[in-house]
Amino acid sequence: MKKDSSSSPMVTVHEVARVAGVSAATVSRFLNGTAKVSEEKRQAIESVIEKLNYKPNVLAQNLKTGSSRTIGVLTQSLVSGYFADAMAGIDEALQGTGYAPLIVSGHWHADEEAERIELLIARRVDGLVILSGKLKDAQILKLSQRVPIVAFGRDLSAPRAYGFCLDNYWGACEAVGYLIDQGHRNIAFITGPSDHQDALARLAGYRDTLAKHGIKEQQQLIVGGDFQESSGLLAVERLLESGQRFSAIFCANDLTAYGARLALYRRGIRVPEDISVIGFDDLHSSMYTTPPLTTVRQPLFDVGKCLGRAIVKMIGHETLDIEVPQLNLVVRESVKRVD
Amino acid sequence: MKKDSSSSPMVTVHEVARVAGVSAATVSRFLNGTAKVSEEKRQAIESVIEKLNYKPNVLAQNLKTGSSRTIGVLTQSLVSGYFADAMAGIDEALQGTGYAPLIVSGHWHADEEAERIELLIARRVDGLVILSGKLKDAQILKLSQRVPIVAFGRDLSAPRAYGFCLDNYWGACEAVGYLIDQGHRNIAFITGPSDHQDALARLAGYRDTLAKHGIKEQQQLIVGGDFQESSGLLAVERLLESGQRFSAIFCANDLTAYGARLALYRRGIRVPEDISVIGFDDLHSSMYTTPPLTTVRQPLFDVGKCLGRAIVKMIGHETLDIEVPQLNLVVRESVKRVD
DNA sequence: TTGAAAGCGATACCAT
DNA sequence: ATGGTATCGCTTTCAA
Repeated sequence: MKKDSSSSPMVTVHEVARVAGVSAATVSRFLNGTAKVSEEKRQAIESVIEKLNYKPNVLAQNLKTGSSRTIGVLTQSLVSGYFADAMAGIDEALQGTGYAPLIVSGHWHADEEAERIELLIARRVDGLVILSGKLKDAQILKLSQRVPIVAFGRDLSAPRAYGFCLDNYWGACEAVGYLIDQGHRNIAFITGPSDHQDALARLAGYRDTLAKHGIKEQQQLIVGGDFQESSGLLAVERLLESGQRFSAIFCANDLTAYGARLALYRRGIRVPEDISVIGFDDLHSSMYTTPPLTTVRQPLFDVGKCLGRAIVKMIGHETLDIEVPQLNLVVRESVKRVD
Repeated sequence: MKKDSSSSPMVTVHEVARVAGVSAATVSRFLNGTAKVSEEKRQAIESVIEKLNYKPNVLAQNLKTGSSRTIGVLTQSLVSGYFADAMAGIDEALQGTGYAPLIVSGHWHADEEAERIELLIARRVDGLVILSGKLKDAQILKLSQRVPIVAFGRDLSAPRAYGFCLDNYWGACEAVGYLIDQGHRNIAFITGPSDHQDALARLAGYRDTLAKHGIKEQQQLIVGGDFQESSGLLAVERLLESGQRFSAIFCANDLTAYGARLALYRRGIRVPEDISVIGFDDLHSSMYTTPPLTTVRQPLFDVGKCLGRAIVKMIGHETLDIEVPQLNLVVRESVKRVD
């Protein structure tokens, strides 16, 4: 093995032990508080550690303990504000626990996710946090035999696999309910990907809320999107071309709303004077769109904190006392009351 | 030591060797291609590995080789679209190299940065990528004695520390030059933090370009900001209250431009009909603001790829053939020609 | 080409 | 309370 190429000559427990006149075991015990060490030796060890500037070799600890003190985090995108919030939450939860996050992205592709997870497991992560994705629950359950898992965007409750969702259905009901409260009757909906659980829940919320208020659903007012801005833009163009009347658009997420808003702008249609727009997610930037976007807030940072804390507890065999964060409607300026 | 708690009984090189009827050394050699292995044994080993589903223990490899095959990445924010792009680039560059990124955030705070870096070094990262931040070049140079470093946002060129900047001065000149081309003479500037290198360069570019075109700089048209949306909003309000005339605003970054745009919107001032706005960065969302933002693009993803490739080469003692990505003006719809 | 054996640096068991 | 020693799983001399 190559010696450390840096300047300091790599001091080990044995070296510390030798200089302090004790055994390596004692040094280790002192370091980990595994057993009592006499005051006398404690001081000796402490001062030698100080003098030699000793730092335990994490790699050796890892091998010996069989743990890397690392949490694998599987996200779906490194550049999405949505996931970024959750990762920040995880990061915060992990601070001071001795665990560091190892982040990989699956890009919404089951095969890639599986591959990245194998990589994470090969690196001996002590736990796994999975943010959404396309893996089957069954796969995750299976994976959880090899490593404890906490997931977001799926309901799981096995010994070593726990997962929760936010109530997207409820959120969509709130959004549409609010629109109806404001006097809207002809409400368009731009959907998310049809294979996306949350997108489906939002669609269902839209439909049910309409029905609940005795408003007949109009097939032409529901147009397909994919959670990206471009699809919102396209959708509005189609909506406009269809000649259907509508006074409000519920967008399956904020990104879609941005695109929709731009399409409206291009046609000289004012928001909210002519048409109201409501989104879902509450990305940071939604506070600064023109007009600021009324939307359903997903507390992703809190979700991340929850997940981070949960995986640490699961690893420590503590009981998970999860309090699932709640969605809530944030009213800004993109919806106008009509009569 | 606890044995692996999962189902599979943890197969080692020795196990493979025993079953294949060879020595552990040979198995290792085969795995790493360190030396020639006879065809016969190669096959035997291969099939045993397959049958036993053997996976090398990375932790043991790490200890033995003294390397964690990990790259530490110090960012300043986990939720910034700006840094996220760079991290995605790094991630892409690292794919297939066997290195995984360990990401930490310094939150623009020198002490925190230093602390996080110590953490990274304690975890025996093989290299470090530093994204901006407030550390002194001297500190980085010193750190580079312990671990090779590649940095963005500073000019460095030591054996084990390389860093580059994008030409923010040039970018600002482009932006202001464009505004002047479009007939603007009274151009306001909302600055970035005064202790931020890039912000200063952009200010200098603004000033020099004005001067170059014989336009007298008006002190009241330069107002302080901090790269956040809220500061753009505030700045515009101050600008408006000052009673100064101006037909365009150059914002030190896109976030600031978002805030500025909202302030204008609130006052019923149209963009670009009444006032033109230009930003800096070209965040993803700038394509979908209303109107889409004209701005100076920072190719952060490419920067990230550059950095990722560079650190890998530096670790492998290869020569770094960096081609620093270029800024460029992207013209959209937030600037109008005036006469 | 191949094998035996010596570590890498820390931890933990077993004595004392 | 403390020390000796085996061990974690792999890589890599050194000999053959």
